[in-house]
Amino acid sequence: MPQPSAPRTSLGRPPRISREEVVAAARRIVDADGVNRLTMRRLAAEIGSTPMALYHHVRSKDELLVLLLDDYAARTLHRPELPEEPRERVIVATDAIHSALADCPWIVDVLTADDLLSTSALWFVEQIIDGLLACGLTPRQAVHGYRAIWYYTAGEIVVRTTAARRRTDDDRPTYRERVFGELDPSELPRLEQVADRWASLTAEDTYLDGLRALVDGLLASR
Amino acid sequence: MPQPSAPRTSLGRPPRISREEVVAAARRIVDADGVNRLTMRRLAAEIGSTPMALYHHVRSKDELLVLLLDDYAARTLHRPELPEEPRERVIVATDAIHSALADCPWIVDVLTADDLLSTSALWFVEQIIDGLLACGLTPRQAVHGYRAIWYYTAGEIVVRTTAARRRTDDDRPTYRERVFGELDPSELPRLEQVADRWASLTAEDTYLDGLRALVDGLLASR
DNA sequence: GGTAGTTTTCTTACATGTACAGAAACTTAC
DNA sequence: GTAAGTTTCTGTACATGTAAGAAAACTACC
Repeated sequence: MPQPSAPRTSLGRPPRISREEVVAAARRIVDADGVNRLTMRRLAAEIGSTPMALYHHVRSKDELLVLLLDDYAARTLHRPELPEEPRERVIVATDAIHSALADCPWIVDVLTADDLLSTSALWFVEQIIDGLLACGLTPRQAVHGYRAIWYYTAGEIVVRTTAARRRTDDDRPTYRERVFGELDPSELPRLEQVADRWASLTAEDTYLDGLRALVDGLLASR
Repeated sequence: MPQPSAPRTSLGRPPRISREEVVAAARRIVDADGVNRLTMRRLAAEIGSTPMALYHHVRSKDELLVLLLDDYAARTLHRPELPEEPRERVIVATDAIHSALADCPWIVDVLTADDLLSTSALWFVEQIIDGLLACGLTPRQAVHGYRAIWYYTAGEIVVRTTAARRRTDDDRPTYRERVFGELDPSELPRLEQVADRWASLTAEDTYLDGLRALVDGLLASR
């Protein structure tokens, strides 16, 4: 696969499948049976090919997942009305990305890939950086600010969804539960104090609160 | 493995290996050959056992990695001098955890596990929450604040190390590079404006700046 | 000692991602 | 036509995590 999706030169054996077909078939499998059922063999069967043939169109299963996320973002990430006020624009744009990603908790690993995802997400990045600039940050500060926002957002999704995943396929007491049961009040009085409320407090969705705090802090540092 | 590390009742076939031995052997392999060389078969060979025997002492390879991180934290996470001023105490305690984790970029997946890691990390959590309380937050706000700080910290490490990992085992242009090459200046003027500086700007380590901003924002919301 | 019960270990087997080696199906140059 | 070159596809093979169940090594009770 020296040149994936290269301009068709009509040289060599004509391809029977395309990268787009592969992604589309993968999407069908994921939609129908969940991401766990997506294997290279199943995917090959779905499009009537062999597992290794897929590797001429995607470099690895990981890349396939990135493409899937791309595809997902392109279909579901619609541009919302953004408020005029720049600070609020940053919040709303970020929250839109966060909501879209939180709705598709498969591919958690993928969104750790890099700072920006698909082309369709770029518009949101643009809005975030524009908002930060409009608030008076320098371009340098704005890019760093966007990074911080992305760290926070990606971290929230990754931590939250993997924690949830572990909870479902596991009945034994969590590590957290074990640890909190054996707290030494004299050494860790604050944790002891909140121990019984910990589970319910950390179950609350405070993403937006944290985001607002972060953006406030970023703007205050200008 | 109904009761891992249960109180030895001297009933049943006596174990030839212990969970501690398994973790210690795993550590030896990781230290010597890197985390990629850590396979269940290799680990079994290292302690003169069989792969499946390991599964009576750790539930899965994932859990083994969690235990490895635990072990790592217990050995390297030393309690630093913390400043008196509570806001700065939060910063320093968090930064200590972050530094320790950033130094051990294997097990990225692990640290997404849950909000707190090993018992040795609890002291830091205590300090963070105590600092937030001392700044005037309610217990509820303090726990939420700690969560936000953890999201940001975990996100920074996960995003940064997986991006680095991808860069090393991959020579082809990054997705980011491809995307930034084809920016439409009329639609995405801000990105166009910073495009050439993007790589160097995002390479800078701004973890502490972002952390300070986040903590500032959290405290301002009180 | 024998039988049952319990815990740990071993053997075998399978699903998965993917490396490697060619075969197949084309185009271009002669 | 044939040979060479290029791209795509196929078949085989391997390393890995781990499920399932049999076997082993012990204790407790008779």
